[in-house]
Amino acid sequence: MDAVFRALADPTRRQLLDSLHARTGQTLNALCEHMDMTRQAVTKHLAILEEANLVTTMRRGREKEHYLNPVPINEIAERWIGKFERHRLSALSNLKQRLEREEP
Amino acid sequence: MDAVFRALADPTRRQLLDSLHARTGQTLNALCEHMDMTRQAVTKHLAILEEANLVTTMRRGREKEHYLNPVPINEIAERWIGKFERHRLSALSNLKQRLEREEP
DNA sequence: TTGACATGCAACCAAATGGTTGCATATTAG
DNA sequence: CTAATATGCAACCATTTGGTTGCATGTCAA
Repeated sequence: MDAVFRALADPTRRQLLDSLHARTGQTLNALCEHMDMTRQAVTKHLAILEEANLVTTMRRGREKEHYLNPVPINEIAERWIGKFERHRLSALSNLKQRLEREEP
Repeated sequence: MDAVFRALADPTRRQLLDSLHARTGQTLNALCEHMDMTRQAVTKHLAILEEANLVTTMRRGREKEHYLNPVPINEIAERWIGKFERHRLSALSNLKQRLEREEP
């Protein structure tokens, strides 16, 4: 889970996920075309996304295809974000009470 | 939005959010007691959480109270994670089709 | 077979990050 | 008032991060 959060922290990597979201199965060179950096830099970002299991790859001959795996994002949504979401309404009412107590 | 993702990337900061989730309005010293680092380090983390608008503060005398703000997390869930969530089922079926095509 | 193409690996570098220590300031309690 | 308490500010440091360049390897096409 930590790897997923860290992977999502970088805008370049989120852009790569977006690109794969638009069209999954893209090759490394295809992904590089939208990016303003060297192929090697993109490779490093993809490695981090793979490490976090957000991207899976498949070698086809001399090309490497990249597929988006949305499962870790979904897990974060359910196990982590959901907790704060469930807390949201009560937090708002607590805030209201606090403000009323603070400024009489 | 980038600030939120970057703020969530660090496990210490997520722990601070957890702590505030359990009990919002904690003072700086109270938050420090659960952490295994100096007060100044915690202050820096809290500043990043404030920057991302995940934590709001209120000065009460010589103390500073920290309140959890779940709104940015909710926005990420809705605007960003939701996109991939909506894509999940179709992605799975695409994967299935691909595997069937790959391994005849 | 050979050259072009797609990717991999490694060394290197600047900047950001996460932490520390030391001291300053402000508020409250006695 | 004064001392203890709560926080703020700044300099400094090691490590990580995000990027580069250079070269190596593997695969396809002519």
